[in-house]
Amino acid sequence: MARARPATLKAIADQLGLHVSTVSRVLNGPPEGSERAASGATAERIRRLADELGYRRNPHAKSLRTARSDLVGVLVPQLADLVLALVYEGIEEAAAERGLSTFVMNTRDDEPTQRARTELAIGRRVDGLIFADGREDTELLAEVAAREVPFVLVNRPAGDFPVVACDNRAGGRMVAEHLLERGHQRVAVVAGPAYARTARERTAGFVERYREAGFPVPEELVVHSRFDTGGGREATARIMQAAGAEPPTALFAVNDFAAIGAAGCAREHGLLIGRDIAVAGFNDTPLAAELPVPLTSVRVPVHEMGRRALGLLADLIGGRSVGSVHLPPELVVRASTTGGA
Amino acid sequence: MARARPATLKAIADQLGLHVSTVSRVLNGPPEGSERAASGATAERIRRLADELGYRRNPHAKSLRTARSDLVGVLVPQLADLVLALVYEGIEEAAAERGLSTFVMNTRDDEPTQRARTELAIGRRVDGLIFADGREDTELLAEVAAREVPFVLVNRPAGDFPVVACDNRAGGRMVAEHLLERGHQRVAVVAGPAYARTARERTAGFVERYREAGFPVPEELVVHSRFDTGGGREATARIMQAAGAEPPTALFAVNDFAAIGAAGCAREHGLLIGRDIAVAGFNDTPLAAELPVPLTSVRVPVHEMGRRALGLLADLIGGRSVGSVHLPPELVVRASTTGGA
DNA sequence: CTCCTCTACCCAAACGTTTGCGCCAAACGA
DNA sequence: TCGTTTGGCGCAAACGTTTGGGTAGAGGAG
Repeated sequence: MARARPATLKAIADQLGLHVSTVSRVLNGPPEGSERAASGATAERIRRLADELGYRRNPHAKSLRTARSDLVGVLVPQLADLVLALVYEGIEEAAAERGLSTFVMNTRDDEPTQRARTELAIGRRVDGLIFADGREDTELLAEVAAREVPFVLVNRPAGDFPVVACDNRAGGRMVAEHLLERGHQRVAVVAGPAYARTARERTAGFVERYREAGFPVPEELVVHSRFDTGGGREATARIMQAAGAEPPTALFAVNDFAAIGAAGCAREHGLLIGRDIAVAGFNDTPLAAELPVPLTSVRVPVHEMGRRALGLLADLIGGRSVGSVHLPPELVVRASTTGGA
Repeated sequence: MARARPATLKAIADQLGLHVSTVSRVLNGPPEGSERAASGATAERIRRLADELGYRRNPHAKSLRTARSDLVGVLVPQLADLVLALVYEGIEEAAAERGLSTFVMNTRDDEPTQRARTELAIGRRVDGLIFADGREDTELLAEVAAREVPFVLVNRPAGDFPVVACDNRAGGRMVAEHLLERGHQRVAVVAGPAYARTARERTAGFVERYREAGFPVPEELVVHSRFDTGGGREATARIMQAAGAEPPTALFAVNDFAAIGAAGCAREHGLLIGRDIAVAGFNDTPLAAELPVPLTSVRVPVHEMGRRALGLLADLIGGRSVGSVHLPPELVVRASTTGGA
């Protein structure tokens, strides 16, 4: 029933007639000092016995002693959101390479939950935190900063805290540019939630480019929404109603799921995606390419963003100072904006 | 720079002129013995100071002392797979309710990675493991069992180990039943990977029901595939080729992503989904309902499965013996199998 | 032979808890 | 009045590491 207690340094030391500190230095000590720790022969004996006994250093003892947990907490709105799952995969991969462990928690973009989860992570003595759910409308991050817990943001910027994100404004502009080239002059935006800077910046870039081109997007055709398909659908319904007799010829949704919802709604209005109305999304979810009418979208290097975020955090934990990173997005044109050609 | 050291039991004890053991019993001791630990007044003083100082028990010290980490490791093939993400959300939710922490790792359904991740988790001294990537073709689970590390499986059964899954065979039968009612006699199956029992059981249930009905599914129309859209697409291409002049009138794919790929392939063969050919999936991914032709699928209580899996593991860790749990699936009929009506 | 420098180790404290045991005083029973 | 209980705590060991400081002995320089 009771699992056999794992081998300890002491067990190895006793069996070899050595002191535990010697064994510790050989097995877990820094590689630089390893020659000075013990003679080659002794080191060899230690290593041999260690793996014969299946020695694994006890992380609790290690962390207790060193006050470093090698743990980083990751807060995401929803792991079931593909984008976040991919970001997290990047984080986890990079963490594993550095011998760090990560644990992820859902916050549902809800402040009390964010607070509770942050508290929980700090309670577990994480060395640092990565927030993928930064919000503009809360003091939480400032408070965490005041407590001197190292953290970085990923995907969604907020405040002036270090962040790894894609250049959302540029992405929005790229979509606008593409739609302008295709001749669309009356367009609408499914703009996502107001609290998410990602959504705000994508919208801003898009609207800005259209304004520059001389076709300002009417305010009532820029409507906020949730990030899911239902949100896209509802927002589009509102857009169609606001537009009345002159429906837009193109829709830009600030993420793919909203775009799918938007397309669904447009279809119900009797419009053929890609011919009667162009639809573009954002994030280039793997799904985008697989839809019956493949979706034009902006590819965001989500995996890489996760990796870089962890790198940044590691630097921060290591006491180095860091700046934000902005990765370039890339437009992927598909039939949903060219189907009528 | 250096974070202020968090308050410890000793700090509280000293400040109150008490002994650390007394403080420990009041703050962290079992609720049953709390009256015997200190007088009401003392307990009150302790609690007040504790939260004034923001005391949080040091988990490393606690775990070192008690040899319990309150940690469970979760291995999934791919967190970016929606189904797994939802299962994990259920696990995490249930874990949080019990004061446990979880951490997930991707194994990409690849045995060396599974081994490495398992080793890593055990190295972190988890109290137990949850495998969402059980395979029939490896000894890994048996080895873990031999090491007396408590674990349960979720979603995919394997061997005779305790598992929380849905009744996949029944699910397969339900789809068959539905297609039979709609008059389909020549059908094909996109059967998923051979190593996944989920896929095998869904296929088996489906094929079995068709055999009973007197329309055995020809072997060459049951083809293995990966779980993603590309896999579904390729498998369907092979099916179409094998079927030649008499293409099936219905396709059953053992998961939604494969079904989407299958539908894409069928469409390219000039078939209209729901009218010329029926397509059914499995899992009822949120997406299924949002497709242009909404997908008939089998709803699986994934969140609940995650919750129950954690419950089972907790029992196991607590020394209670446990049995497997099978939750009932539910058929959700949509236009992809009724569009022609 | 003395002094010094390495090499190859050992020593012991500390990290923050938990927990079986023990002790003192007050309350209680007879 | 004299045990005997019991409420309210303190004591100390232990969990497995890390790490700054030793120290004994070998070898070399002078």
